[in-house]
Amino acid sequence: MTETRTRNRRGEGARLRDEIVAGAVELLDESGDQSAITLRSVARRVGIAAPSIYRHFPDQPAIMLAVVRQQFAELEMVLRAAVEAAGPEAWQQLYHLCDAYLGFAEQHPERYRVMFGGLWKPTLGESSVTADDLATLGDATLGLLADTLQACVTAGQAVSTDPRADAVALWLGLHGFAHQRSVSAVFPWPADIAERMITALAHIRI
Amino acid sequence: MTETRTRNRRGEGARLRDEIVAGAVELLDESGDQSAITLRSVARRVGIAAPSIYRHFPDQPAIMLAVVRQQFAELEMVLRAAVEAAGPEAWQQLYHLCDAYLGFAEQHPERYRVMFGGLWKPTLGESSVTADDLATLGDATLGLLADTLQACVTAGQAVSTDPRADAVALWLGLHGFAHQRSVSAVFPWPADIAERMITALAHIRI
DNA sequence: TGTACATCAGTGAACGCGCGTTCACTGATGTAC
DNA sequence: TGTACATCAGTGAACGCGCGTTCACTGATGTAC
Repeated sequence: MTETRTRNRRGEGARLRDEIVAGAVELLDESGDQSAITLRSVARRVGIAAPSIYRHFPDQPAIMLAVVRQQFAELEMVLRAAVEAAGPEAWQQLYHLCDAYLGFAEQHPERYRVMFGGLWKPTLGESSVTADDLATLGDATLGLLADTLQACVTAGQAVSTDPRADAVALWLGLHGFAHQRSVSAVFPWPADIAERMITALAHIRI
Repeated sequence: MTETRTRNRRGEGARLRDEIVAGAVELLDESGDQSAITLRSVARRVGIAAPSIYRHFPDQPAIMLAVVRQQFAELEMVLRAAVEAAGPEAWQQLYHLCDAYLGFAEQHPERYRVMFGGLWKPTLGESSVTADDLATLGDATLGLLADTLQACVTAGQAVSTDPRADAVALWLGLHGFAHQRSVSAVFPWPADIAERMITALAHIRI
């Protein structure tokens, strides 16, 4: 990738932005470590001079934010596809959704850690990234889960006096599993751990 | 803390080791960011020259490992104390234990993130820290939880066909909540979220 | 009791490195006349 | 149709910084004789 690069034509300079984000994700996947995403390392990977990045991002944290945003969009797509690919019953959709969530985290542990690790919070005051940028990131995911669980309750396949709260509890459970697995490969997972957690937290009755 | 420091007497040089770890924890608490713990920043905080650290730690990751080890020991103490302070019923002990776990994470979010964030895995090959050093860190915590849940089952206060697996599921749920709260203050937690998760995952029947 | 000496705790200066960011610039390309 | 020019995409050199680590050292202190 350090090969010769032909510069973008006039008016298409914005393409480089996508290349920068893609390069950052590659570095993350390869190293498993968010600290591998530096402004200079990304520039090297993409094959441009370091200052060229400033045409597209105000500072280094802005690159991280773009990476995380892109990954949340990707996750949302994966989850929507999973719900649509599931059987007609609400409980089937819920299990499919949860499986897809856990699958994403298993396939991309580095990305999952960066998305949910809260790694770049403390720099808030000093960078172009604001608290608002971060606050809403996972909303779509949680919303999808809440809707699907609500459908299960409506269909009489799950019991809940407070589906919204149970959706949060279910997500937190999924997150605990997904996160711990993204961090430690050696943990002694029971084989049915995912189903065990989902059934309990969603109060499935089928 | 940058004041004058009287050097330790002969034979008591090992004291500095504790000061170094304590200084590192202070820096972590104040900054909320593990990257604030550098060899040089710790030396500055403790009031010694940077090279002095090498008498006590082979390299920088070794300081992090010492911090994490100390915090896991601290957590274990807190949890044991909670079980002992609880009422006589097994289910009371379980709720107390879980509350103490969540309380530790809430009071020390930065420490919790460093303990469980898996932040310094990738450096493994290059530092003095080995995989073995990391693998067993949380075992005592999980063991305590498993024993307490088993007691609930034995007492007929929880139902489980596989208490060991349910203990893992319960811990993962607690971890998901503890971790997410350590990362994001703005998340819309339902008020009873902890009890909701514990009751569901431990299959409490009282 | 006095003193030489080994040991121990900690230092000061220096190294090379990669980082984020700035600055003035270059050269291709589309557009207005 | 030809050409001057503004715009755009990207560069090269340089900056100051904090980092981890090395090296040879200093000076206090306990101990052996």
